[in-house]
Amino acid sequence: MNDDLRGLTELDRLIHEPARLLIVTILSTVESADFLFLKRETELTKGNLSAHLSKLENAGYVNIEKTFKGKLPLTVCKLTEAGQQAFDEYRQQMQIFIAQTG
Amino acid sequence: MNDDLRGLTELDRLIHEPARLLIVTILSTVESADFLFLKRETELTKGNLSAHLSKLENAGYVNIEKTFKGKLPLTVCKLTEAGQQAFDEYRQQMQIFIAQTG
DNA sequence: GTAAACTAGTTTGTACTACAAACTAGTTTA
DNA sequence: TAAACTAGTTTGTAGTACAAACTAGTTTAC
Repeated sequence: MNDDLRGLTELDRLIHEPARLLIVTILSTVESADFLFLKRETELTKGNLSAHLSKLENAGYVNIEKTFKGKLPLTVCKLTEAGQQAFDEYRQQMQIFIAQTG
Repeated sequence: MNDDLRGLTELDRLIHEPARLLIVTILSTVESADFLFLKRETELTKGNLSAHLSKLENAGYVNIEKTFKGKLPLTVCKLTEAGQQAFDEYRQQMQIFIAQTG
């Protein structure tokens, strides 16, 4: 078989998960985004979003900084270099998939 | 946000799973394929392949016919109309993702 | 001034899932 | 007739996504 396709089984599952793919895609287009912005954009529940962000943080794909906006907590998320690279790689593999099945 | 991207969270998980995406991709290029052919091509273990095929069968995406090749059992798999359609839809959504993040 | 409602999250519990190992059932070879 | 092989299925385990419940503080209403 086409070896390009077998690469599908090696997709980065951290990025592949739809919710996280959406989060990372959003983060790749902005300098940074706070928790509530991501919640609004993704339409994920708070718990779910929090869990996904933690995973991305543990993987070193996202940097999370906790500060305050006035007196309210504010969580600011940024895609790291590694995160951007993982995302780019994922896109490339998907592009190959699309091209091969065209 | 871009509504096209939010569609990522509605990806057909049955197809999205890398192992099954590979299986379905292979099946979309051939008239039919037997179990061992799929095993060789995907490099999945027998148990894993069997489980994925059952899921695809239950979803109505793949038709599985059990016959014999001489005296040995032979399992022949075919993508159904619904399976082909689900695969096409998945490809389209991924194409949108690629295009939007270009 | 204190109860109720809100902001901004985290932790917990549940149901599902992928995967490999163990098993089934028959066939061929030594 | 035992060992090894073919062609799968079932089972057990570890990991996962998700929502609900919880934490901790802030603002508003009475």
